Amino acid sequence: MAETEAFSVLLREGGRQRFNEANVDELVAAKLWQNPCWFSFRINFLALNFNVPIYRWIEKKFGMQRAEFVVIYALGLKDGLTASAVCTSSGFPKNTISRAIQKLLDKDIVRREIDPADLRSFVLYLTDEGKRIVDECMQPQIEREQEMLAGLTAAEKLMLSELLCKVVVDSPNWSSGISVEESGE
Amino acid sequence: MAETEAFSVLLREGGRQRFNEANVDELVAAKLWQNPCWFSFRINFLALNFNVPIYRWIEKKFGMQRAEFVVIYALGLKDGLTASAVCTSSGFPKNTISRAIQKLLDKDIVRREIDPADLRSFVLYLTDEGKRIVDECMQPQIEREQEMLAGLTAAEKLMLSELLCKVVVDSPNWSSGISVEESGE
DNA sequence: TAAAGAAAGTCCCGTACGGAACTAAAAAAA
DNA sequence: TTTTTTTAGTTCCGTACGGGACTTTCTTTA
Repeated sequence: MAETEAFSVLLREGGRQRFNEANVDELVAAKLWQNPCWFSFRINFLALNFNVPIYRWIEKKFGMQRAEFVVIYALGLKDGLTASAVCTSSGFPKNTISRAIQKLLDKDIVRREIDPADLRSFVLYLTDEGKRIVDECMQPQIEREQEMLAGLTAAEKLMLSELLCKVVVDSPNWSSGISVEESGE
Repeated sequence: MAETEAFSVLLREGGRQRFNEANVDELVAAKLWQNPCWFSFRINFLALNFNVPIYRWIEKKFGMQRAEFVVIYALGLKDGLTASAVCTSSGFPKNTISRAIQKLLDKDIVRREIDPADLRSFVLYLTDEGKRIVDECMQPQIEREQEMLAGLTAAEKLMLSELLCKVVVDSPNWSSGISVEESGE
């Protein structure tokens, strides 16, 4: 189950020799190469570096909070969703999503109808204004992504996409909580 | 600069054929495979699925906030850091980090000394208690990581580590803000 | 020198966030 | 059928968070 010590060192080194360490911030270097959690650091670093400028821009440009964007982003990919569907796919708690939807309704970015098949839930749709906004938000994201990946060759990008995809697809097999005993102090 | 349409489709497809789509949530599938931002979705999904259970556990077990853990995690890898070093490597704003450090000082998890070379800044150290806590926090993280990566072969993990590493190392070349014109509405 | 600019941390303040309790509807059990 | 249990979504409330102003020290320029 657990990897050998030697292999886990190999993993976190991640081909260190090939890189020019000179440009890397000292602490970032430590987090990259002296870190038992190689994966989570890399992932979190990249997510943060993607998200911070993007959400700052969206906030400035459209006055939308992160949760609000998460909703319309989901609707942009698949219209006619329900609030709880957005929750499960995004990982945000339902009260946060609920509040976000209220704001989007007020601003006429999203519209909703009662699901006749289930009177508890609403089906959500983007308004024309909403579609316009989603479109306008995607462009800088695409550019940011390309900028971040500019150091990779085409083949490497493809490889990376596949590997990450494989991990995501495996997610239903993960435990939702944490394996350690619950009875904390 | 921009990729061809055909290649960008290839990228976001990410070897879709090879996966059993049946188990994947419908909306997750859309975000994986009908998404112009293949990279940011994968990264964010994985970061979220790693962070949420981990930080919930740390909060329950030690009553520590995310920013507090970020500080001691950094100190665990490299003792004797300054607050601003933690900021730049973690991406958190300095007031958040400052507040976190105050709490850690109160709880005697971290100790600090004035840097004689620069009277504005403090050098931070983990106390023995602090070291104990960091250690105890790493174990579940390592396990969570291994669980999330269990679907990959050893060779794939190695490949993934290298590719992500290469992207992180390239980060000094990214623009800090966003390339789109600032003059928003 | 002195004066202007940048950098390290702290503080204030408004707000967005998430846990938990709540309502209403649907599903499951009796 | 009625009763219990789950599920969808909202509301309440305390708190953690980040922007921005502030103090102090260091650095730069004149």
